[in-house]
Amino acid sequence: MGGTDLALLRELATMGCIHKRAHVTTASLAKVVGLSQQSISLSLIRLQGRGLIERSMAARGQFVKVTKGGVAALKKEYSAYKRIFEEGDTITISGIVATGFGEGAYYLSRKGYRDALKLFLGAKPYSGTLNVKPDAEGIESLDCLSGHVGQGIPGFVEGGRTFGPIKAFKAEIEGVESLVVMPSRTHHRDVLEVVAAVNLRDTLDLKDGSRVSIKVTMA
Amino acid sequence: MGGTDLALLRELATMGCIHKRAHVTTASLAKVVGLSQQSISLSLIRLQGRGLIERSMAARGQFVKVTKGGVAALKKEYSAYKRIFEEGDTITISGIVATGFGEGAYYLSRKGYRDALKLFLGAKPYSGTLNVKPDAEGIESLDCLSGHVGQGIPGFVEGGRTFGPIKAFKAEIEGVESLVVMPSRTHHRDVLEVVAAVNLRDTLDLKDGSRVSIKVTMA
DNA sequence: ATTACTAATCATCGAGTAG
DNA sequence: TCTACTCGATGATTAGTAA
Repeated sequence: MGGTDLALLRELATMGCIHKRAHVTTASLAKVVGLSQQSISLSLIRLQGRGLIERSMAARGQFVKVTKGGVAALKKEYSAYKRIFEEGDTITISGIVATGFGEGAYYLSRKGYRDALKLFLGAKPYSGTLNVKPDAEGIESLDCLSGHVGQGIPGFVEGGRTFGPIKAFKAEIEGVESLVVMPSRTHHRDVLEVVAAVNLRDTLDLKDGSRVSIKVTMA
Repeated sequence: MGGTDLALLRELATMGCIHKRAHVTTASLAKVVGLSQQSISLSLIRLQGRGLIERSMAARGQFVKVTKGGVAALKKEYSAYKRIFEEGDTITISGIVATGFGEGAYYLSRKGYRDALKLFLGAKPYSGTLNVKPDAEGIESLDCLSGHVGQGIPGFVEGGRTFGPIKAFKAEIEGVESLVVMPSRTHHRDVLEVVAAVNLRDTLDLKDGSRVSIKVTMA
C-alpha cells in the first residue's frame, strides 16, 4: 500500500470514521494530511477500490467510513509498531548511585506493593530501594522503559490514602537479581529505583556516586 | 517521509537496532522488506541523511543503529495508531428525545437489572429510561454498539417470566453521567435507552423532540 | 463550493553494472 | 560479496480546469 493511502486511512480512523460515517471534503483532508486536494481525491478513490473505505457523495463534501478491511489493515500496522515498543528484550542502563528521599522505603512498607513485589522478585524484598541516576545515554533507555508495560501492580487505597498502580521490570544489578520499579502512569522519570532481596548498598559495597550497570528485561 | 523509508526504519527497529548496532546487508533487508537491493541502498542513504539512522560500513555489510530521532519518528507513528485503537474508543451519538412505551421503567423495576445497573452507574438509577432516537448517522453508531460487549448483566427468571441478559455502556448525556442500556442479544435497535441517577427529562429540561448528544464509552 | 479528470512534473523502483 | 551509481520504466503528486 502507498504511504499516503495509509496515512490518509489512519487520519480518517482518527477522526472517528471507524464507528460512523464522517463528513469530510477533499480540501479539508488535504489540509490535515499535508497534500493537495487532488492527491486526496485520488487516494480516496484508491482506498475505495481496495475496499478499505466506503463513500457516499453529498452536496457539499462526502461521507466516509472505514470498512472492516480498513480496520484490519490499520490493526496490522499497529501491531508492527507495538512489537517494537512493547515486546521485550533486555537493555542495559548505567548510572550512578544517588540518595533518594526515603520514598522507596515508605512505599515498600505498604502491604499492597510489598506482596506483589515479593511475588515477582521471588523473595522477600529488602525494605529500601537503591536510587540510580542514569547517565545521558541511559536516560533514553529509561524513556524506553516508561513506554513499556512491565509487570503491572494495581493500585489500592489504604488508610484513606490512594496508592496508584506501579510496574516492575526484572533486572540484574551487577549480577544481583532485582526489580526496577516505577509508577505506571508518570512518564519521564530521571531516576531508577531498584529493589532486591538484599541491601544492595551493603552487598555491592556502593556509596553515593558509585557507578553501576543494570540489565533490565522488558518481558 | 516516504512510505518505504518508514517501513525500512520500522523493520530495522524490529530487528533490535534501537538498542544496539546490528549487522545487515542491503540484500538481506531487501528480502525482508520486499524491495530490491538497490532500493534499500537508496532508502538507507535517505534515512541517514535525515538523521534517523547511523551507519558504519563493514567488510561484508554494514552496521546500522536507529538514532534518537529515528526512535522519535517511530514513536510518533506508534502513538498515532495507539490513539485509534486504545484511547479514542468513545463515540458520540446525537438524536431526538422520544416517548417509549414504559418498557424501560418496567425493566428497571426488576431487582435483577436494577442492582446491576446501580453497580455500574455508581448510584441508584432513576426509575425510568430516556428514549433517544438517533439521527441517520447515529443509527450506524448504534449498530457499532450492538457489536460490542459492554458491561454484561446476566438474565434471570422472576415470577415465571424470563428476563434476558442485557448490557450497559458508560455514557455522558449532555454532561450527565449515565448508562446506555440494551438487550445483549437483539441486534439492530433503532432507539437508545439511557439510564441515569436522576430524571433526565427534568434535569436537562427535555421534551419529546429535543436534540441531545450522548458520548458513549466502549470499555 | 466540491469532486475528479488531464497533463506535466517529480519521486521511486529495479536492472545492469562499476568500484 | 557488497554498496551505490546510472538509466529507463513505473507510479505518485500537483496544477489547471471541467462538470
